[in-house]
Amino acid sequence: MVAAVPRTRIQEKNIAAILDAALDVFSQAGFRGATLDQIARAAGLSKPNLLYYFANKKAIHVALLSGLLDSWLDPLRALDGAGDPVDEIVGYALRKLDMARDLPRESRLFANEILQGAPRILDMIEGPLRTLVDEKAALIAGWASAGRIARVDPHHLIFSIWATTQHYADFDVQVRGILAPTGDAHFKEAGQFLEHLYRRALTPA
Amino acid sequence: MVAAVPRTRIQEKNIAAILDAALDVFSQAGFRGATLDQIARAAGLSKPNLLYYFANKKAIHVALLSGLLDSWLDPLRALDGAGDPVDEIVGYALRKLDMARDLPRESRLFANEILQGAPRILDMIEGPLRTLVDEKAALIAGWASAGRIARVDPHHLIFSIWATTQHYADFDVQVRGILAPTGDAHFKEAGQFLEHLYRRALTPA
DNA sequence: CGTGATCCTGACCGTTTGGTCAAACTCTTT
DNA sequence: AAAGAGTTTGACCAAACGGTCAGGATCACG
Repeated sequence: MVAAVPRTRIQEKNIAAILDAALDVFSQAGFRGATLDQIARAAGLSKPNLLYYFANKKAIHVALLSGLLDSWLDPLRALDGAGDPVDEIVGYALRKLDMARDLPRESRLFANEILQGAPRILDMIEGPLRTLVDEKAALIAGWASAGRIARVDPHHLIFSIWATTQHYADFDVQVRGILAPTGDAHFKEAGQFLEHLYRRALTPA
Repeated sequence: MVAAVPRTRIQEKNIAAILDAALDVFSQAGFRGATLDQIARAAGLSKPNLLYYFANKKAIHVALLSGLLDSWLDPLRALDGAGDPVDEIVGYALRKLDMARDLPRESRLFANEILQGAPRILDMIEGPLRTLVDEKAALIAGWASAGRIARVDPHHLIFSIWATTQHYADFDVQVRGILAPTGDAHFKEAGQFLEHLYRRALTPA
């Protein structure tokens, strides 16, 4: 009933199973396309039992989204003023690419949510996300005015990194339909391309 | 009943209204999230009347997708061996960005479809789309071996152009949540950034 | 003007879906 | 072992949904 903070072993186990199952189903079908029966079956529970742990479908979705946004932004938080600016940004892109490879469900969950107009996380976008992005954009802008990287719009640089990396998770079907790769082989090529792209574009003239 | 090729003025008008309404609804809610009532209301028709023109929900979706894929790929088809290679590719990216600005519904319709695993256009992806992409990738590869652009993986270059441009349509809500732009102002900045990005990355060393 | 083709509608139907509920089962604690 | 908290289930419900159908309205055309 509470579902926020598990209090018993059974709750802990079942809530984890539900969230994992829901991540599967929501990321494949979107919120509207997912059904409670699907999630319950994937979690190995009956539908009423699932609704014993979460008040309703929306609550599961919200729990997933808010729990995930944090970890999703970790690589951006790690962008630091310490190292070489170009290496920092290239490294960020490559870390995001690793996430697209290793956590495609999470990427697709967010993509679905944003596509539908982000009804459940718009406040997070306009709040914490925007704050973090503005902060890192200022860092990048500083590098640019110091001549340590090329003069580029920091916000659009960040957008382009998000777009190019998440593309490999969100549009996986298309990428595979065109490249017909075996397994994850194409992620290595993608990494080399992105390294070239951002290193070349950012290295000061 | 036929719906493929309109034969009367009324058919022409109503089918156009249905497809336009369906583009609205499908692009906002995805296939599963869209309802026939929504589409019918948006088209100014009753549901049975809508189903007089299209056999079922799927038929509307398919009609939209197959009718759109062609025009969607026009900019890529226009990529030609004639002009300066860097200008050609930069121009392609900017044309795609214009499309993201002017035809966001179409972009989101495809994004939704691909996200759900492209159940209705997978054959088109693995067929005509793949053929076209391979053809243009070969053209770009030729430029690279001739030293007219930097050595980059052509397929991943194309993917990155798709990703960076369609991002502004598909993730519009997020972009606006962070930039809080007035109208389309940010598309100009995005164009300048992308021009820099691809020109720098592709100009031979 | 009449007639056949086309167009449109209200009423209806079966299924799916999110969600409820009372009752039963199980686990922990004393 | 008793009791109470915590867990699970089958049966059920109302709403939403995709789709059907018989009949009526309207249009194009000889």
